[in-house]
Order: sequence, then structure tokens, then C-alpha cells
Amino acid sequence: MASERIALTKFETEVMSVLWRLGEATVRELQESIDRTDRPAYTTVQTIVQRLEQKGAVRRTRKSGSAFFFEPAITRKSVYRRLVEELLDLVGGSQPLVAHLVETGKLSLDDLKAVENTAKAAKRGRK
Amino acid sequence: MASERIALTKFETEVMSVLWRLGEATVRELQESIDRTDRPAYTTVQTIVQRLEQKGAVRRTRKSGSAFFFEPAITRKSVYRRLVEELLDLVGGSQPLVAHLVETGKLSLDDLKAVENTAKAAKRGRK
DNA sequence: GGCGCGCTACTACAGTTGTAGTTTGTCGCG
DNA sequence: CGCGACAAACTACAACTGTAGTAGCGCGCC
Repeated sequence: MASERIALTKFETEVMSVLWRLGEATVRELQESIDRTDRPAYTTVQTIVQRLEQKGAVRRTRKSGSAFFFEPAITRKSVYRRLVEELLDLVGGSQPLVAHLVETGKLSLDDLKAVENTAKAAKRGRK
Repeated sequence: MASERIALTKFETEVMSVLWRLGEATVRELQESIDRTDRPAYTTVQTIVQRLEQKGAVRRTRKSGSAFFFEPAITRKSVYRRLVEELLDLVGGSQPLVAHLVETGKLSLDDLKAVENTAKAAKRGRK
């Protein structure tokens, strides 16, 4: 299966995010797509991509000119799941987490309703 | 105010969790309360507490015998908020996050209902 | 009052992470 | 076919993290 237990650092995760968005990209494309005020140097991104490759999180696809293209080798979902699980362990479950979101105003009651309806619809769809 | 922008590592956060639970504790108490198979050595916890103190996340209260007692100097909430925000940035908002929870079965529709009702009640309470 | 135990304070150290420079190689253009 | 530009590969390095040992002091018991 694709998604092993690979631990990613913050920055590695950021790069993966970009790559998931682009689907396939060269190091330069990745570097240019990083949305930050202090954009890291080209070689910095290159290093990260290399580490990601070693970890098995990305793989080379084809070569265009002298540059390699990379694509994700693990799914976005598997990484999210890991992060979410960590957070859930800390806050003590998903109900407290959602409660926290509502309390801090990150999630409105309307949002809640929306998710609920979507979920219900999906459920019906599956049946 | 109490809760500055303090970055905590994973292990530091774990220790803080215990301290929030206990309210006030010595290093030994913290070490003994860490719930793990490979419990870290006493001095390891000590180091972490020292770093937490330097960062201003905990403070010494009183001394009993030769041991110091520590208490949190930042709120659980402020730390959670930070973590949650990071995750939200990544997954792209709280609605997707909750959707993910529902999808992966971490949160049932009933849970959703429960949170909703609690939130509504709180809202009425505040009015 | 002396001694031992426990605690603090200091030191250590390897692995990880973010950050980037330098060297070497090669593709494509003229 | 040679050169210039850009990419890959290698090297570097300081800060941060997890992990713990050691030295030395002081409290409390006998």
C-alpha cells in the first residue's frame, strides 16, 4: 500500500502540500509555489525533496531537460490522519476538538449544520 | 497576559498536559505520571521542565524539602489554539477538518448533535 | 551533628531540521 | 561543437530535541 508510517517535519509537510496540489512538479516549481514571505532558497527545497525521496514520500517520474519531476508517493489523507490523530490524543477526542472549534469561533453552528447535512447525504448515497 | 507565543515541542507538550492535569507538581510527580511504556528517565523530565521554565511555560511555586513545585504559566487553551490553527492552515479550514473526522469515523453524527446542543445551550447561557 | 538520599544544576551528546553554499554534470542554443 | 545556464549531488553547519549521566548541596532522620 502507498501510505506507510512516515513521519514528516513541518516544512516537509508544507512541501508535500504543494506537491499534492500540483500533482507533479520539479524542484524549481515547488520552490516557486511556496507561498511565504521568506521563501527558502532553491537548494533548500532541493534538500527537502531529497529527504522526502529517501523517506519514500515522493518519487521521481520523468526527466525534462536536466530537471527531474517528482510526484507524491503517499496520500494527503494518510498524512492528515496522522496529524489529526496526534491532536485528538492530546485534546482527548474529537468531540472536545469540535467543541473547541466552536468555542473559539472557528466553526459556526451553521458550519456544523452544513457538515451534518453533507454527511447525511453521503450516508444515504452509500446505502 | 499569561499566554504568549511560545512554541512547544512534542514532548514538552506532553509534559504540559500532565501538569495541566495535576495543577501543580514536582519533577518526580510529573515523571511518574507520564503514561508510556518507555518512561523517560527522571533527569530527562527534569531537563524538559527546565526548558519549559526558560520558555516561560511553567513557573516554580514553592519548595517542599529540597524539591520544587511547578505550575503552568500558560493556559492549555492557548496551546491548543496554536496547534489547531496549524492543522487548520494545512487542511484548509475547520469545516474540512470536521468533515474529515466524520469521514474517518472519528466523529459520529450523534457526536455532532451533542456538540451542537452544548453550543446552543452555552449561547443561550451567555445571552 | 553527621550521614545518606534525593533533588538541583551542570554537562554531554547524537540525531533531526532548516538553511544554504560549492562542485560537477549536462542540455540546448548558436 | 563549444559554451553558458541551470540542475543534481554533495557538503556544511548551527539550532533544536530527546535523552541521560554526574557532581555537589542540603534536608531530614537517627
